[in-house]
Amino acid sequence: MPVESETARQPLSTQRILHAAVGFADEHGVEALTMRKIADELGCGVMSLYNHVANKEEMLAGMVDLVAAEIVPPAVGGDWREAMRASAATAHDVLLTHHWAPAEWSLRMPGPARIRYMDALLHVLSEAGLSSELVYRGYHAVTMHIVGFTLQQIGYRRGLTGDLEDLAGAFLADLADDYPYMAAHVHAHLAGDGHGDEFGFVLDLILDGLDRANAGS
Amino acid sequence: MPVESETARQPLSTQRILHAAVGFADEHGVEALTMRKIADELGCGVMSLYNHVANKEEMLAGMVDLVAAEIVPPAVGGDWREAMRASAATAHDVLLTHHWAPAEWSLRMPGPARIRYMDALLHVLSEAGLSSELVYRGYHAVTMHIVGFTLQQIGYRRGLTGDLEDLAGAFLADLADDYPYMAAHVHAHLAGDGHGDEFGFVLDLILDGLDRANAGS
DNA sequence: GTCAACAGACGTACAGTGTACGTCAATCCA
DNA sequence: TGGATTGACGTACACTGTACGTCTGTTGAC
Repeated sequence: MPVESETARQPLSTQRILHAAVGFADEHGVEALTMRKIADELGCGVMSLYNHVANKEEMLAGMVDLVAAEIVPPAVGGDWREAMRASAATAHDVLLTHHWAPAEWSLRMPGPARIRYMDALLHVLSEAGLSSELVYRGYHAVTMHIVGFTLQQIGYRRGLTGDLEDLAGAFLADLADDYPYMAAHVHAHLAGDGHGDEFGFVLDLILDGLDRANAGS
Repeated sequence: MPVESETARQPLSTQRILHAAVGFADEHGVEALTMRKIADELGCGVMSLYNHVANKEEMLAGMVDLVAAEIVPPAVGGDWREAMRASAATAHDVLLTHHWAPAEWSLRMPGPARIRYMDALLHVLSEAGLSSELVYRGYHAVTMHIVGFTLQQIGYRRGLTGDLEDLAGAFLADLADDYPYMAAHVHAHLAGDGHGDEFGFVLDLILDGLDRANAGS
């Protein structure tokens, strides 16, 4: 009986592994991600993964690059600030859904998709008429803002698992006297003040600053 | 012989453990940090650590707060922008020397020292005459810049362990044709262009933007 | 001075991790 | 028809965090 091939087990591949791993990290966080768990998810043995992935570190790098590939790069040719804003917004969305990604992003060498994205950002800034120095600095400012701001947002959210009232209430009761400004800030967070695209607000601060610095020189 | 007490083994304490752990992470990175290695460094058994530290996670939180305690908070009363610049510069220095800290920073709830620092930042911004909304947003922008920018710098440095020429050379040879803007950017990095306090440049972009937004409203 | 209570250092043990290595079936090219 | 190659898999090992129990030095009450 050479049969017995139940549903013709589809073969493993780097892409299939990476997709499974990203899905798992989205759901359970990257600290719970284990080679064995990914193997279970794919219905294969652990060591089979190593035929397509050098090691866990490289797999994580591949996962980050898969996320980078989801980001829509900015369009070249039109209003450069609008293009940057639109692309940054998609990056923000993508990094928020893959909430484990920002922490990995900065600590790893960029993969192909991320390099493609970096090149697109630099392309737009270069075509914007900025001085080469401002392109260089503006690129760092914008990318820093995208991942840094998102990272901060995620950290804030993580602190708020469980009952929001309880946690903030206990905090305020304990520390409001000693740290009044901090307490007011927490209050503002809870009240949802200052909302309305905080991400975009800081981005505009940077983009407008670049524009002004360019005009002033 | 009740003697035999070589140099009267000094007792363990949370502070001693935290200092040893920070020193170890500074030297070998936080991914190499192990309870056993810290115990070895302190000349005690592994489980003795758990008399002073609940678990590894809490130890890492304590380490981050020890780093936060090193940062000089901004002075209240004088020129608020100058105060923020000065404090941000010390924060930048501290986070660069403890190169493992920025990645942990955002993902953890703040400890006492960090709360004290946050309160000081908010205090200065509040006294600066900014609207409460701008205090709220400006605080996020500044803190995001401090840890995000440093994180990016550290990631860039890490990619450059080993021969810098080799790595960048290979990269440029492979990708310069497909990604010319990226290649130019790497060239600028290698040439050291655009230096002269990039960190402060972006910070000023933010601070000036806040000032202008406040005046304009 | 004696003894009970306690705090803290330590060893052992266990479940879980990444992955090196060897085996073996299936597939492909001559 | 064969030999070579690929990829899936099991076993094994060093190493992780930490639960649990033990032992020892110190302290406080009488």
